[in-house]
Amino acid sequence: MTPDPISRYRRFSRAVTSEVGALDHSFLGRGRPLGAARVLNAIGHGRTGVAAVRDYLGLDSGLMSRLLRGLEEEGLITLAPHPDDARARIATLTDKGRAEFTAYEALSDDRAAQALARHPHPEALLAAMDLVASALGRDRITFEEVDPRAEAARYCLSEYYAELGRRFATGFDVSLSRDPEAGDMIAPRGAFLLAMSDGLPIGCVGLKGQGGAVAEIKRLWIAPSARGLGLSKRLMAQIETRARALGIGTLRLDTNSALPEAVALYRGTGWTEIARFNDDPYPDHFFEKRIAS
Amino acid sequence: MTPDPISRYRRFSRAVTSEVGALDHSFLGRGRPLGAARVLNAIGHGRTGVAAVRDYLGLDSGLMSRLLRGLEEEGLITLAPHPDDARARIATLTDKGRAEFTAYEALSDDRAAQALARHPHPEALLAAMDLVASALGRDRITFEEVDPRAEAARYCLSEYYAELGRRFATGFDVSLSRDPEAGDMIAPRGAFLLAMSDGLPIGCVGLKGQGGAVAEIKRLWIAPSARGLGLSKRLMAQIETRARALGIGTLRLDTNSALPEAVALYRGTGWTEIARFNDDPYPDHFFEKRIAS
DNA sequence: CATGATACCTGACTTTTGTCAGATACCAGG
DNA sequence: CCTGGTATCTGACAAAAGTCAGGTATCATG
Repeated sequence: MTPDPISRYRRFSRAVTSEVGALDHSFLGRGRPLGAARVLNAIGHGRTGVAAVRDYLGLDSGLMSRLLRGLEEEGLITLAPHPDDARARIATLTDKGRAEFTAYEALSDDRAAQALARHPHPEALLAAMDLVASALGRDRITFEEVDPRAEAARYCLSEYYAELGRRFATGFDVSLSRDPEAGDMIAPRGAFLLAMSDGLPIGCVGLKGQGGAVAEIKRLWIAPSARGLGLSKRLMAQIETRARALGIGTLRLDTNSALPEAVALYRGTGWTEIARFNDDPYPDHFFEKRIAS
Repeated sequence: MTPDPISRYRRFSRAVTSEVGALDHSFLGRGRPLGAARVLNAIGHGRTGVAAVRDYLGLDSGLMSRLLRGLEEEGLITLAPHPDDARARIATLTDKGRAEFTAYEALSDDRAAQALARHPHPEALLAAMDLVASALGRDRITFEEVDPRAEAARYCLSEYYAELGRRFATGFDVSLSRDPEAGDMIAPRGAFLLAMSDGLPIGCVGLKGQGGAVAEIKRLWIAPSARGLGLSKRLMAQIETRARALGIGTLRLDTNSALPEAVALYRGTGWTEIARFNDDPYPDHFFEKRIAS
């Protein structure tokens, strides 16, 4: 009786196909074939290596080569050998190329702004889009090591704090917690990892070290739209690898029973519960894991 | 600090572009160019008129003609003149064509099923997809007059009853309400309209007549994912036009203050409140509108 | 410094898609 | 039956995209 899941998915797929088609079509308006426009955009978005672009767009190397030459002849990009490997080449936008890239970006941005403006509840629409994007983009999630003071990291942290505030009966005040100094979460003492999905941060985790063989996992957070996809396990695996590379043999962490999914995660991935090892007012569970290789 | 709406929209767009691209690519696996596959699918989905397909896919008439001939030569379709207009032609799938169409459908269905199966909360993902599809597909919404006993109509009605049950403090029992006989909502006495978005019903409204110049509007319902898009106004405008065509001069309806958006809609679109005109236990507001042209 | 692997380029295609100016057959209305 | 309009087809192109077998540097390694 009710539309079945497959039909609903496919309705979504049709709606979205026509949206994608319309955007592609609008790209044609700048007098350049779609292939060339796509390459220019990939370069503008920081995919400067020829191989990276080719891989991203799924192009044959011959075609790619010609498209690049076309853009070069138009004066939009310059190609220079990669400093570390003279076989490879990296593309850079010229001023003219940057202007053209910006124009393409404006086309996309306008479309987005219009779609959002026409909707009565943009925030609801965006939340739905985040969820869909996380679900469809799960295979393209990448991990980046960043400075915890960088903007994307600060965004994750502030969402993390806000969530603790909602989850803890007492609320959450960072200043009462043992907030690590940024330097403790930067190599060589520690690390801070972001999970990025199509350019947006959707999760983070910190490794707080003091130079010794023991370090602490802090600030594990997954965006609500990306929960249930196994991302926390992947983030933890990444940070463990990173910790091992930094010469750390034992990891510790503290958490709170108001975060049952976190407690379950640690119990299920080789962590053993240990006695309290700090006097932070918030945590009530403490874990340890040996990771020496 | 937080990712801005445009970035979020564009992340969604990227995620979805690659999904669409992957599906297109999988279509190539059946040894037929994408254009031909798309035409075959459009025909399989009931777009049998050549002009309808051309319009839907945005193809040039020359290209369309050649693609059709290709499919005909492959033995997948037959082309016959339209019975009412021998200039136009209608395409029909042969058995072989139907088999091929089914194979394409299976590719799409499998992809959908896989994406849903990999997600921890398929229902949440689908709800998000419904919302997005309604938002992006609002320009493609069509209206269809159907038998109120047809499956899509029954789906809308059951959702409508379920919603009344949630909204009314007393719950809602259809059998206590003045449930119109199906014949009252079928021409020439009345009508039943569905709003369809990319093949799925997302709203309905009934016109219940007894053959006289007065008829009643019943069962106005909009799917949650499509609310706020002005669809109720469009549905009402459609049913008024239909009523006028059936020779009806005055419309009446009853509603309940537990449905404030409905009451506001009627107040804002030319309806005047009148005295109770039936003894149905649920309604507490009654409206009338003259529509004679 | 030979050797195989790698990153990209070139040339020579084919296929697919898009475009456009007629041509053909048919329809609707006087 | 003429006339203007409509639906589709045809032919002749052109542009875009994709393919593939070499070719040229360059790298990493023993």
